[in-house]
Amino acid sequence: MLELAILGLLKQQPMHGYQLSRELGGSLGGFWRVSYGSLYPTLRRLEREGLVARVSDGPSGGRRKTVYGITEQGEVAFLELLQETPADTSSEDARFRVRLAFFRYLPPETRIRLLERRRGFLADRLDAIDDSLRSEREAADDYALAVMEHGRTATESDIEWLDGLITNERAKTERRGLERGGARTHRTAVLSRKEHTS
Amino acid sequence: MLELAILGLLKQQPMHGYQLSRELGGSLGGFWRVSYGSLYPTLRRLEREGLVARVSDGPSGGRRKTVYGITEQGEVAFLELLQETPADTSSEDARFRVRLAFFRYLPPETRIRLLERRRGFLADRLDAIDDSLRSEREAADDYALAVMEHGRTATESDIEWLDGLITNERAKTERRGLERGGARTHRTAVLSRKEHTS
DNA sequence: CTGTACATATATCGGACCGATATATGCGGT
DNA sequence: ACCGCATATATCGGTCCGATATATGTACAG
Repeated sequence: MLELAILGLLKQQPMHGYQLSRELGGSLGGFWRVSYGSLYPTLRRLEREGLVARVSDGPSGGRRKTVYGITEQGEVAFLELLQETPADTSSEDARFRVRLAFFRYLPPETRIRLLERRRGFLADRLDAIDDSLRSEREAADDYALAVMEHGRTATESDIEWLDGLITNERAKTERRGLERGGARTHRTAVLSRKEHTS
Repeated sequence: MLELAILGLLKQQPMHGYQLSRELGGSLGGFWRVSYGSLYPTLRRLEREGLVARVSDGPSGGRRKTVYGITEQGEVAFLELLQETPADTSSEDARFRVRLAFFRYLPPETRIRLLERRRGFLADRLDAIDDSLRSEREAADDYALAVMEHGRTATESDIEWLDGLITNERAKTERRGLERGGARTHRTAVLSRKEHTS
């Protein structure tokens, strides 16, 4: 996730570590505050791997400031990271937010594909919550129940939000099609439970 | 967080590791799937620290099954963990869900205090998002903007949900007061930005 | 009865990211 | 001249993760 965020920001313009942390704090402020304990080691690792490169060092005397820029290799890796489904589902929500923030770098079809994959993920979560609600409705106390029910509501409204984004993206694609003179129609199944893995 | 969850579940009844993982998967299913790589080492650590104790081991031959129960010490630690504000703000949302699921073990006043602390946390997040929106409204593209705006909406609706829980809890407290013959009124400030740390 | 697929149960591994903290330098105010 | 704060980089121990290994019980098809 951090790797994706770093490459995405450096793609816009070269920066040093501290600057990266402020940029991230800005756009994802309330949701993800990157730790220096992750940032600087990761930057060095990315340099070692050739995905970023030093653009300028600070002066030999006085305050140092290591500015990094993205490399050709880094650009490739960035686009891969942007599309991949990572193993770590624990911080999947945060990861999706980061991915979405860089969606402008993806072609419309890929955007729709990723939005639908996310929709499938949330649909699965909704089913899992419903299963729990069915089986534990009686046993659970007020607060444990409130947790589940709020989770359900929040997930549902997230799905609706995603549907809006998908509709919007399709509309844009459609318009682009018309402008080119073609009146092609689109048939793309909206994935539901368990289908998004196929 | 895991420590809190384990102690809370063992407080209800003794269990072995695998059983704990299923229980957790049930109530917080879509949001937190505990990893064995955390669970078993943590169980052993808690045993070492005397917060849990083996209730029964499996047979010497055949399949083993190590059932743990909570100790007196563990009960104390549990109530502390339930109320403490941990350093880790990164997974604060998940942590609050876990805490809330065990709210029945706290007295009403403490519940209200924790709900208001959470409210303050979310109010701060909302302010952070608003700051970002103000300063980056122009620069940001559609999707980066959508991330922030959706974050804002979701945070707002979380706050409203919390307000409902707080109102509810106060009403219950009030009723209890009346039943005891006293008609005491409550004056408790709802914390807003930056005040929750004081 | 025998295979065999699946749930149960415990354990270990490397890795990602965290918060706290240390250590400097530059800068605005007093 | 001094202080406090933002800037800038670095390292530490710790939590939790997913993948994987290794068994045992159990249901069920051939």
